[in-house]
Amino acid sequence: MVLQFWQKSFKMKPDPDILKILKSSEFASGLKQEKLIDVLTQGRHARLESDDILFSQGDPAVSCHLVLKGRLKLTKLHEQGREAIVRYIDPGQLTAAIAVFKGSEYPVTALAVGRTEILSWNRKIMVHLMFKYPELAIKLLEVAVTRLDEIQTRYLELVAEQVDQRIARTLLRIMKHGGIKTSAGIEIPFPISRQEMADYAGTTLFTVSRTLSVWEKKGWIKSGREKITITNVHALVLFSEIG
Amino acid sequence: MVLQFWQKSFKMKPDPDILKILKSSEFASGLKQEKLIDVLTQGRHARLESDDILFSQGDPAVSCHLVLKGRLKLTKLHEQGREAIVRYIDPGQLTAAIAVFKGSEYPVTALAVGRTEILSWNRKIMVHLMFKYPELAIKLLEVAVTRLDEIQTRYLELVAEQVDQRIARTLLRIMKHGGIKTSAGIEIPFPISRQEMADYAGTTLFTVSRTLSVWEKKGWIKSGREKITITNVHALVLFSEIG
DNA sequence: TCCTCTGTTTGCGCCAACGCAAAGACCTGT
DNA sequence: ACAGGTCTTTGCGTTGGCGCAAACAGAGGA
Repeated sequence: MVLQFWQKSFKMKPDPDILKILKSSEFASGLKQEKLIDVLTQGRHARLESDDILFSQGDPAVSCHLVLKGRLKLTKLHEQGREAIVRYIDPGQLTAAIAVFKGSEYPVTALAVGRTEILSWNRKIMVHLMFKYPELAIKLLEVAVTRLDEIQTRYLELVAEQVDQRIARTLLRIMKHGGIKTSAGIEIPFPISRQEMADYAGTTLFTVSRTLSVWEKKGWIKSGREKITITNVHALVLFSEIG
Repeated sequence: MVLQFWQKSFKMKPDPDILKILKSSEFASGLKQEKLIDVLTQGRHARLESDDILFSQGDPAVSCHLVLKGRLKLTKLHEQGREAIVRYIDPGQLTAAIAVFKGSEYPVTALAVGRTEILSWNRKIMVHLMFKYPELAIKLLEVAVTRLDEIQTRYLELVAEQVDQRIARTLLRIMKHGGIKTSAGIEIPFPISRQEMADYAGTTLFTVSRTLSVWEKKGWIKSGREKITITNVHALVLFSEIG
């Protein structure tokens, strides 16, 4: 059924991965097939190269976006230089719901991690669709509330936990988002630097490096240049919870 | 017009303060009068004494709430003891939109600061209303997105700024929420302890105390037991921005 | 008025985490 | 194979902010 959307929309062979993503995404669930297709058909498809910037913090927020393939990294910049990674947006996930509201600005910057495909709706279309299908608005609300819960949890972690515990959580989060199982353990399939880990965990590149070194000696992980494989998930999980 | 709701709903003399709040609230704006009244009429009115707990972190989320009078303090507890103040909910503001989604739990605890009046809707009613008035769902989405932006900003501050700068921001935030102008400066009209300030700023009672002492010597504030008056807003604002 | 309870201040010691610098590892293009 | 760039590691010194303890100060009740 979603196939219909694909054919109508792109007039090319559907990518089976994307079809699967769409069907199981946070976005699609709760919308009846025909409605979903209507919604999807009105989105604009786009491809991004790695490191392309989809939108920048402070830009007028005009469109919200659904990731079909690849990944978006959302970062927020502080005047005093420091940058924080707010979250990654994985395939099937939606971002920038703020674009629905007139006069708003993107509060973060979105950058493609690897080649990325997205579907975008501008405000007018999205508002129209939400009036047509209230369940769509409710779905967006659900997404926003989920994001809210996540960041509140991380806020609390930042306040309550030690760096190494937070680094463990960060690593596990990245793993959950995109990790793939290999014979050696669970591997992060996209390049991630110490600096990025630091920006995600709210610490510095040095501290991350030191911490990962220790874990490598303990045999919990194997790491190289912008590459991490978790070899003892259990130990890491335990550590992330108990500290 | 909102008066109609009041009379129908409570069969008593409307509180002019509450009427004013309702009309100018984030919640009411964007809803046509008749629709607003319909929505309000279906809420359940309740009064809370100071320190009453409206809901607790982990409880099944059954209702969302609009504050009419008083204030709610939302806190989130970490297993390892520490507590963070997530935000205050002021008159006219809505909270716990999460209750709209089946099977979810409150991610925070809500406690009344002073005598507080609220209007509550359970899930079934709220979902029904959102289908009836899609603009209501969109309004809730706007609220959620606003909250999201706020906490992301505070998250970044926590990562990027020094304690005293964060304490300044905290003080200013509390001031903006409920501060009242007096001859001596702007006063926080509800009791707030050093511990609470610390939980809000993500630090400890001691650090807050030391910092406030310094500012008092500088003449920026005057403070007593659970009481703060800001006498030099400008200096504080500057400090909160530059550090 | 005094006593108690709860919140606040301040001195002191400490350490987790930062910041810098310099060396090392790895990757890419020529 | 080498050069130049980028990312990572590690040692070392520094320090912001924490934690404890003890003294202090209002506020309310008996």
